[in-house]
Amino acid sequence: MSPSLPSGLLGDLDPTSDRAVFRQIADQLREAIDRGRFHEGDKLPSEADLVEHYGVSRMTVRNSFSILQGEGLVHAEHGKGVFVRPRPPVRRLASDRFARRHREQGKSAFIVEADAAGSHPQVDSLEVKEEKASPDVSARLGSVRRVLARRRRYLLDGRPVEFATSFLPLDIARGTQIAEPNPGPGGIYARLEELGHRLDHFEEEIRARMPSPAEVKTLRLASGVPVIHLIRTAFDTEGRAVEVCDTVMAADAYVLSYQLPAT
Amino acid sequence: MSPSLPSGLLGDLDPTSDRAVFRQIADQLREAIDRGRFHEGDKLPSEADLVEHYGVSRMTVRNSFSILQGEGLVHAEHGKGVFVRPRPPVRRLASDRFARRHREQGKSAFIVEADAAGSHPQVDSLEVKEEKASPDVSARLGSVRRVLARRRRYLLDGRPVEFATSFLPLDIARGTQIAEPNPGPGGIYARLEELGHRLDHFEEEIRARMPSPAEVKTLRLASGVPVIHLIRTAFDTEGRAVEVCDTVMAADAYVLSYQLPAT
DNA sequence: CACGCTTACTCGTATAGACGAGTGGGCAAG
DNA sequence: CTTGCCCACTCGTCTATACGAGTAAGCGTG
Repeated sequence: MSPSLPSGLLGDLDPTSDRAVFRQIADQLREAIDRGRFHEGDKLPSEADLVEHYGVSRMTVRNSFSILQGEGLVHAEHGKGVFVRPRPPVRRLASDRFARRHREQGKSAFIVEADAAGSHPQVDSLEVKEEKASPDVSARLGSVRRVLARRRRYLLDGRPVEFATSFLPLDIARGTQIAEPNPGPGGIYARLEELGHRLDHFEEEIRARMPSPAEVKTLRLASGVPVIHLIRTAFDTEGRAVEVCDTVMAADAYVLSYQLPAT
Repeated sequence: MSPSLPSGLLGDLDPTSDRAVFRQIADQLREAIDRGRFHEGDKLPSEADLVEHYGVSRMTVRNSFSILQGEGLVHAEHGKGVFVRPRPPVRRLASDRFARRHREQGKSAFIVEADAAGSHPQVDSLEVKEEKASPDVSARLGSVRRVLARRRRYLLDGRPVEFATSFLPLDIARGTQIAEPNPGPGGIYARLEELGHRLDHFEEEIRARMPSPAEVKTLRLASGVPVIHLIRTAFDTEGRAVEVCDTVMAADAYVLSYQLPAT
């Protein structure tokens, strides 16, 4: 016998309301969470508990949970229960993160930053290969047909948070250390500058959307978590686009921060 | 009698697969959409059609639709059908949109920009009042207790796309034109500079998340559409934070664009 | 003590049916 | 022709039931 629900924790239904029952239940759960009656990671009452408490059928309760899941408030674990989704630590990305002074010896910015924050960083799924440029990438790089693609996935404390691909024109990158799995100290931007492409500025485009099924898989996203899609183009002092970096981030793990002159 | 489904449009179920039936159906619909068999705004087969085609119960079909809805791919209209969600025109926000040279005479940046793009802009729900600063706003403005809040909602072609609130310290804004519904030509930034607060730089923080029920309502968001939450702080040349602007945008209506020096 | 089984509880998937409500076309009455 | 009603079709909500499968704790056996 599961302990009956503490009375007063959740209210009753209003049969006169024209708000659907499953919405009312979702409202009450949401409010209880917002008011701190349930904390991050807490287990919500089980489906059976709520069926009994409200006197509705199980599908109605499940329907309520699915609303909250869509809002990213809770997540269900098979065999365990439904839990208030904990907010993971966020990674702040500052707009000056690619400034020359931040290019570290050997380690990537991601590793250095995560170490400093006390988390355990990893990079995996590293893949470097030549391929046909997508129409979008080709347009951004100035009508190149084929590109060097560098793919990698970033994890914090075992959790995947970001999947990124850099695209570079073959005439720049082929045969250089950029085409190696390890691009060397300072990363590919340091190599680009050594190759005579002094970096002038970056352009970043930011979108947010729900993830594709493939993105859900690679980033192990809970339902109700959007992704931030960032496309950065690096320009050298000649005005040439020398790299396009396409990044998909778990939105609950990031805050982007930009500093802009008022000019 | 509804026309039977064109054969070949959707495949069959794989009973040997351990992928759930409703996921298989969602997969097939998603693929059909991706391949362009259904275009933006097209009506998908009705629930009854799919029940017949796949030989499953209606709840199973509805389950499939709810997956696609969560992904923001489709939306249901009561009494009409389920449709492929059209991608609305996006508004590009450039990082220099607050440069002095862009301060127009009289009209707000939003209006000017939208007019130029050929869409019909509106601003409503304008509300200007003094209130208690939230802890977050207070911290950003340097421990002020009360603030002037300017709220407004922006619409493009009748569709709400953004809801923004500016917070200003009372000692700066009280009694000035900033406290009036119409802040005058060039907006509140022009007024701030006239009041001796020459703007030095902005800081913008960007998050993405699923909307709260209140945000769904004010922005009339379809399910499966996240919001972009942008918090901008304006600093004057003395280093003082003179305004915090909290903006919630429908993510499917925006692309943010930043230009960064490589330093 | 250690291992494996049982059992109770959890959510996941699927069925079948009922009624409600929004939409739009067709048809009949005026 | 116009108006208004009806009806067919659509999705929305809710019930009741069944079985499957993951989890964890208890219990008995070796």
